[in-house]
Amino acid sequence: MHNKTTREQIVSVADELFYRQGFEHTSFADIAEAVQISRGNFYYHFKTKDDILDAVINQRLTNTQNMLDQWEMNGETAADRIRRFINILITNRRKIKAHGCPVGTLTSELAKLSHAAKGEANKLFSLFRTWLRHQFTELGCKKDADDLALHVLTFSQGVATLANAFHDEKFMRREVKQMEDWLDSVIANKYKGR
Amino acid sequence: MHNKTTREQIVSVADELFYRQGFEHTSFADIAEAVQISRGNFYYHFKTKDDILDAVINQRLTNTQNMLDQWEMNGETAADRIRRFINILITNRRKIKAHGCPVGTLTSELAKLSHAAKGEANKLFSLFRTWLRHQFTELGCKKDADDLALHVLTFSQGVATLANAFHDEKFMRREVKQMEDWLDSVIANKYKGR
DNA sequence: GTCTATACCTGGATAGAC
DNA sequence: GTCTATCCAGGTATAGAC
Repeated sequence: MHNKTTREQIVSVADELFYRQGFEHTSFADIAEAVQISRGNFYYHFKTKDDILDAVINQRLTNTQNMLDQWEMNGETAADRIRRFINILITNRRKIKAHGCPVGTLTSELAKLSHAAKGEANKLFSLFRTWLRHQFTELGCKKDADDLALHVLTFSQGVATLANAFHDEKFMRREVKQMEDWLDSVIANKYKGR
Repeated sequence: MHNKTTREQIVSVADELFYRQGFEHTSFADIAEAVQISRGNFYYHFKTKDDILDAVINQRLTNTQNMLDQWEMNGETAADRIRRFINILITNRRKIKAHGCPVGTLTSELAKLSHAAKGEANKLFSLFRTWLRHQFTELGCKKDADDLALHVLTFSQGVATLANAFHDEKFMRREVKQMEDWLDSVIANKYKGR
């Protein structure tokens, strides 16, 4: 059961390396070494490097959707689920300090490369945006649910970028705490006709 | 007076291209074409590509410092100066939508490349951080001036990243407005023993 | 499906003429 | 200070044997 196909291994390793080193900076040689296959063998599984990128993005989309679906079924309140999202920053703090946010850094890089797959990568953002909007709607913030969703994403992107620059865990915890307080105030205010 | 030396032209063009295309993705050929010189001519002015990067970062450090010094002398209040910083997002909205924040995207890229110049690029962040801390101290928020400075940077990085992903100007204006309101509340609260 | 060998190109860097 | 010519490493991609 734990035996992945070669193709799956390539995608999984490429996913990790693209995150840690960036897409352009990761060569076939890097991936081949990590998967322990020869360079030539790639082209049986993928025609081009861009095809690998597409596969990586699709895998991330699937995994993210699954995670969000999972959270949806956990019997928590919408507020708890949003808190859970905010706390990804704490859960993944080591990776984020080392490599930033996987979504934000990928879309930024693809934007600079004017890469065709930028739109696909953006769907990762949209996935979170839609899910968060849904949570805020459920919370009763119907009218500006999308604005609030974007606000949460803004916050998490900002924290990830600065955490990566300064490697400061205290900063991360402080900001997350503030964001939780903000969320509480949003919930409190909705009863006063937000 | 408007005649720049070749070296200055190289740095200035490289600065722009590194911002728009990323450091790694920008080749000597790109710069040479823009400056209208031959590739070989580079090496009279710079020994390596990394040397160009250093020069670009130093130029940005100088320009940024000059800008902040300028703001400092304009006879405004500290609150006005912080507002001015926040509003860079509006002033530079077109570039930010197209290419993100020049500081954030450069440090992210250099982090992924494990590039030696990452520390230098981080100084750009530190410049803003120190300056903002100074403004908040002047405002009377002595104790947590640095936290507040980082909070403002976090906000601006988050907005820049999402603006680049979604190309949404309304979103930018909304977030900037919120940040200004937040700043007002910080100023109001400091009298109640912050 | 996986390998080796290799073609081809781009990009950074050097040498030397002018 | 600027040019042309050239070298070399590394990266993507292909061909074809096993």
